[in-house]
Amino acid sequence: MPELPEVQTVVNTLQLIKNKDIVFFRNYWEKILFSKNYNYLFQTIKFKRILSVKRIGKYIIIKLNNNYLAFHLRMTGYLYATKELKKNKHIQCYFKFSDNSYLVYEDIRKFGGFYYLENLNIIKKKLGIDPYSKLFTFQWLKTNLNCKNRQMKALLLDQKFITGLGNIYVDEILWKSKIHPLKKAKQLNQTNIDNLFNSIRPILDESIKFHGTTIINFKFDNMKTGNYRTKLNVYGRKNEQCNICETTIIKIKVAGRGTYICKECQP
DNA sequence: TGCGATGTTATCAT
DNA sequence: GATGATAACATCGC
Repeated sequence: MPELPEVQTVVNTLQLIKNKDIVFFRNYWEKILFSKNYNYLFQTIKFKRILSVKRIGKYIIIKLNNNYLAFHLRMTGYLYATKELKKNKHIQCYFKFSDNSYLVYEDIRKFGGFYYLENLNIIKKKLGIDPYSKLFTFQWLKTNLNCKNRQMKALLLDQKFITGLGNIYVDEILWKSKIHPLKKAKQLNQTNIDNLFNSIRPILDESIKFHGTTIINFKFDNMKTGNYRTKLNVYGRKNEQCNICETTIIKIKVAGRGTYICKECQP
């Protein structure tokens, strides 16, 4: 579920684990550790202190002294801090702190997990520009769209291009920009690019304000859910009316993903 | 009951 | 490089 606004929401609520000391790590599912260095993890995790919690792309970066935990929630990951460990069959691992509180990772589909790293090179290598980066400008967007002969939907989903967007926000952004998802990047005109640039951050901003979008599973901070769902204009609104022109919204398949569009607004 | 779909990404084939 | 299929897994709805 989690795209940039959801990950940012989780990061915001996890600030309270700063300065806590890890005393114990327990895992229930081997593949939870992407970096596959369990021995090193078990040997060194004890007495690591949490220095900061930040977001890079859709990764939650927890900085420890001399190390990083880089979590990715994939489809159904749920990372939260809690005072008591409640039994749940979807708990994949947890960290216990010296004050007897916990950082717990649940994941229904078990696609998510984390890296235990000495630096963030392998994470950064996977990712393109962040929409909130100072380098993300209209000119950057224009230059990098002009040279790409890819479908807009596939391009915006590509984390190596712009990082943080996923299926929900790409559909919302393309709708607001009045761009058809199958349109090729290099074929966009000035107005298209203008609209696109002026849609991306405002949509993400607004969603972060509402704590992200919960369709089914997204949760943060002890079972809270995101409220941006009520603000969605196309995603999940098949057979409903477009909020601008009242045309019926249809669902098609683009880049292998369910895609919602208004045929009238997105020629 | 069975099948397709679900917010993600890595990998492999073409 | 781009594109498409597949796999990782559990659940839900038609």
